[in-house]
Amino acid sequence: MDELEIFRDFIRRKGLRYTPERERIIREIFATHDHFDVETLYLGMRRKGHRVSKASIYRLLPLLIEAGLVQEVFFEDGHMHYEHIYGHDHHCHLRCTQCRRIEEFTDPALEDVERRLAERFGYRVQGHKLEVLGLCPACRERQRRRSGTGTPAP
Amino acid sequence: MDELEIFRDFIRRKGLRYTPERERIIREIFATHDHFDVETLYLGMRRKGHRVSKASIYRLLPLLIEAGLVQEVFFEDGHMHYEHIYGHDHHCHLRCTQCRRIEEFTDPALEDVERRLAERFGYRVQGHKLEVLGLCPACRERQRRRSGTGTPAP
DNA sequence: GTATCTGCAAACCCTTTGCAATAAG
DNA sequence: CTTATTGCAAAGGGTTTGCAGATAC
Repeated sequence: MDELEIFRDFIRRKGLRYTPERERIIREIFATHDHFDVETLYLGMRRKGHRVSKASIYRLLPLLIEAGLVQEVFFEDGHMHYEHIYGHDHHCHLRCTQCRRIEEFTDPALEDVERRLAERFGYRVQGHKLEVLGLCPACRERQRRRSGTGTPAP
Repeated sequence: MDELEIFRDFIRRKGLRYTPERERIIREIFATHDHFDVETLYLGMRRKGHRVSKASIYRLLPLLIEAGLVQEVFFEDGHMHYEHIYGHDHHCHLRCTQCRRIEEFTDPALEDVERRLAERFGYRVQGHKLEVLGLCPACRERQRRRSGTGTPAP
C-alpha cells in the first residue's frame, strides 16, 4: 500500500474528498526524501507546470500529518520544515549550529527510551523528534584556527 | 556564578552593553522553571510594573541562546516557546498530542546517543532536544470510550 | 564622546481565512 | 444534488526593523 492509497483511505474515512490537487501535492512530497518547506514545494510544483495554490498546500498539510504520512521536523528561518515519514525509515537529525548542515541518523536506544516513558507515565507513545546540536568537523576546525591557541577543540 | 554574571561576562566579551532592561528580562525568565513565550513574558513583566518593550525581549533572546542560557523548546500555536537551561537540569519533553499536556523527563541513554554521534560524525556535540509524542492516560481512556469497542487501546 | 540600546510603530512574512466558482461523491 | 475544495486576495499574528532619543562605558 503506497502513500496515495493510505491517504485515499484516510480521507474517505473522514468523509472528505480525494482531489487531483491533493494527489499532485502528495506525489511531489514523496518524490524525494528531503526536508521541504511550503515555499520550496510550491515553487517546485510550479516549475514543473503543476497548477496548485499555496492555500491548498497549507490546507493539506494538517491532513497528511494526521494521516501519519508527514511530520513537522523543525521551525527555522521563520517557517516550518516538513518531511514525509512513510516509506522512509524514521530518523533523527544532527545539526551543526554554525553552518546548519544536517546529518540524519537512527539510534535503537530511542526505542528503549520510548518504552520506558510509556511505562513510567502511562502514555501510548506515537513517535519522537530528536535533534542533536553540535559543531561539524569543518566548523570545529574553523573555530580552532580562529581561536589560534593551538589547543585542539574538545 | 549565576545567570546574570554569566550574561554580563558574555555580553562584555562581545563588546555589547549590560542594561537594566536586559537584567530585568533575564531575572524574569529565571524566576520560574516553566516554559515561556514572548507574549507571556512580556505581560508578566508589565503586570509587575516593569517597563520593557517586546522589541527588547526579541532582541535579547538570540543573545541568551548564544550565551547558552536559554533554548528554543518548540514552536506551537504559531509562535516559539523557550526555557532557560542554566541552573535547571537538562530535560526532554513528553507531549500528549491530544490535550497538549507536557511531562518533563531525563534519560541517561541520550548521553550515549550523543557520544556515539560525536564519534561517528566527528561532531562536537553541544546538546540535544528530544520531544516524545503520544497519548496521555486520560486521553487514551477518552479515546477508548469513544471508540466503544471495549477493546483497550494499545 | 561614541557606539549601543530602548521603545514605538511600521514593515515583514508565513500562515490562515472569506468568498465565489468548481468539482467530488 | 449536496458538501467539500480550489484559487485568489485580504486578513491575521508573531517577529523584525528603522528611527530618534537615551544610555552604557
